[in-house]
Amino acid sequence: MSELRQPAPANDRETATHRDDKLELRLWLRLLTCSSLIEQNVRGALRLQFDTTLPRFDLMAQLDRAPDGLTMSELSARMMVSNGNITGLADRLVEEGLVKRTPSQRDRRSSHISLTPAGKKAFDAMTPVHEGWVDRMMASLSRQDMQQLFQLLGKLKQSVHQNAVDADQGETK
Amino acid sequence: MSELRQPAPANDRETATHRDDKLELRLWLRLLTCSSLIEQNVRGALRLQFDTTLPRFDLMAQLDRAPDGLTMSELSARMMVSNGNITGLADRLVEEGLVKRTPSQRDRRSSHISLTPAGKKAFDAMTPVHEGWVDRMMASLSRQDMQQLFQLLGKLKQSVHQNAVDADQGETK
DNA sequence: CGATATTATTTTAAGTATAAAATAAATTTC
DNA sequence: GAAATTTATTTTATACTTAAAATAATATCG
Repeated sequence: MSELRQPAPANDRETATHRDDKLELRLWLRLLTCSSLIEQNVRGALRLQFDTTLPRFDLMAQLDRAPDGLTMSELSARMMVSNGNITGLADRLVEEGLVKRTPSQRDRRSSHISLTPAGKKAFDAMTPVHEGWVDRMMASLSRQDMQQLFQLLGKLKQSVHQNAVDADQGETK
Repeated sequence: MSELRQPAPANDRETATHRDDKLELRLWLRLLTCSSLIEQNVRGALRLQFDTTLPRFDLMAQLDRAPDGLTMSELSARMMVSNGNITGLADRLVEEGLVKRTPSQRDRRSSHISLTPAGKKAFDAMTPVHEGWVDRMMASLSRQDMQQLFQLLGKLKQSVHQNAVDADQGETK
């Protein structure tokens, strides 16, 4: 049917945006599109090649970077998901033997979560492949593009932090 | 306790990245951070001010931009979520009277989804406020930053489309 | 025409996610 | 040092999400 396959014409969120739409809105939609695109690719690849999921991988990645383990709250903050979410995720990973809980000595409310040897091994097998996927998806960008994009996203991140409309906003008293 | 509140030191995905980590990976993590940040702000604000959710709002926004309505498949493509997802979302919105299904004349498998008058009215009330949130979150970016960011994200989007490792990849035969 | 393939959507099962309430252990305050 | 507050986590209820299977209608092809 298709000898030379053209990249399918994108038919995403931006499809129906107009030139006169506000730049901020178009920027947000495009950002979301990029994020979703990458996320779905990684998700699918993780499932196919390693029979795991993005949240599981993400949690393990956080632990891999924290040699001493992390508490539930720290995981929640870094992964930017609710605390209740971490409970369930960690439960499943503990069940699979990839992660373990160590009750904290100083604070009986909390525990440190860390990778088991099996978890570390599993993660080490995945991470270079994962990096390859990401590299590949960005392969059409020049080094300079990436650096510039990284820097601009840094500005955006700061801007959102500063101007966010979250619960903490408002009266400083 | 806090007289002058400093923006909380971010403690997100990037917290534990190292200078020697690959640029591609750091870029992806920062992109995800920005996307999550904005998403959570919008989500929270939608709940507080309009007692609705981001997926509901997103679906209605797609319909608002498509005067003739959209099929389930089109919605699925534009929102970049699974088709099964749309079924449930649309069901709930129909239940709330914000959206209606019109069976297609030409194809008895499909139907066109569109906003009801009540849905249109509800959306029109939300959209300027929503735009305000987005504007505000990006307020620290200059016009030029935004344009540059928009353009670079365009390149990224194309790169992901071209180099993605999705099911469609591989043998053309 | 009739078998086969494709397309649109729904259903299913499991996992992921949230907000809010509950629990329990620290910390602060008086 | 006991009461009030804060903090860490879990539980609950509900919503969202996916992949895969099922259903049903259309399109294709011999």
